[in-house]
Amino acid sequence: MAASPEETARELLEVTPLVLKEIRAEMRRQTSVELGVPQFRSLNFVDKNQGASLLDVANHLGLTPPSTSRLVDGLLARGLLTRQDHPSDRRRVSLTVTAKGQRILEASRKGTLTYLAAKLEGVEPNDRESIVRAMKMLQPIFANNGKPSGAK
Amino acid sequence: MAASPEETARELLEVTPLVLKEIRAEMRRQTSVELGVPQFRSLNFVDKNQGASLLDVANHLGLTPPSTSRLVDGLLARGLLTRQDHPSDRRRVSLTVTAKGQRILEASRKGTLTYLAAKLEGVEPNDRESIVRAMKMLQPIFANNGKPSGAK
DNA sequence: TATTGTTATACTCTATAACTATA
DNA sequence: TATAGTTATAGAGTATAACAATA
Repeated sequence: MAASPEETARELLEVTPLVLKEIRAEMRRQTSVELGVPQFRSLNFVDKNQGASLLDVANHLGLTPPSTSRLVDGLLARGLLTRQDHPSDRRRVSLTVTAKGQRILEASRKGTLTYLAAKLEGVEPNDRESIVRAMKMLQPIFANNGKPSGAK
Repeated sequence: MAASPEETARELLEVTPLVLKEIRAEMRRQTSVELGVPQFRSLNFVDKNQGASLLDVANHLGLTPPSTSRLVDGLLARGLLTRQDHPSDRRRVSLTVTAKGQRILEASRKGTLTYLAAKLEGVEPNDRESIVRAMKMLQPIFANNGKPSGAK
């Protein structure tokens, strides 16, 4: 069977907010951790890209530089990231995840995955595979190509 | 092939935020319309459930009553909703979408769907069908069961 | 001049706590 | 007492505009 782009779009518009709302709620429910989704994503990106610049993070998340600066401020204030001068270009900033940041990131990831996995346990394995395949198709389509979401 | 609950969870956690970010950005980009995602969802719900109470909306969106009250305030202030006394129970409130609200809702929906559909045009029809099926599996799992997302 | 980042400001989204009014 | 809703307050997330520092 086939589906039109419009029908597919309709489904995404209906279902995606439901899923993200659960993810967000579960992250905030982890009271010992308390990472919001964008905080989690920033931390995760810097963890995999040690020494990333602010604009690297902004581009990855699809946020404007000021928004990203604020986001990073919060993570710095909580001791989850450090911000150092970039060795060769003094305009730039070099971000790294602290040991505490890694602990928190891991705890948040594990808690959220456990919660989601529990909700998916009742789904047939084949159907789970379909979900995985669908996500893998969507990922490159919606991954950030460098422009902040409000770009002209 | 089969996928574990954990792997499925990992994919959802990675991809869902990307999709929702695009939806949100596109909605805000419609400068003549300017509905955020929760505003869109509220308006959409009341449109299909004329006379809904505040708690009906809150339960559907998975928000607390104060959050919903604020959200509705904004839509009232912009003339997209009306709030009247419920005929038989004077504690309750009866929400309806105005003509302007319906116009805005329709414009926002159409714009967002068109945008998403364009992004999905390059996907194989069969793959789109897979995405639709995945969304239909996820929907009941993540649909609101009446509790606000931060419930104890 | 162009790039990197921050500050100032403002708005939406969301929660908890405390309250009012009605049932 | 229980239910429906609002107000007060606070914090995260996001944007645009204006700016400073470096290249």
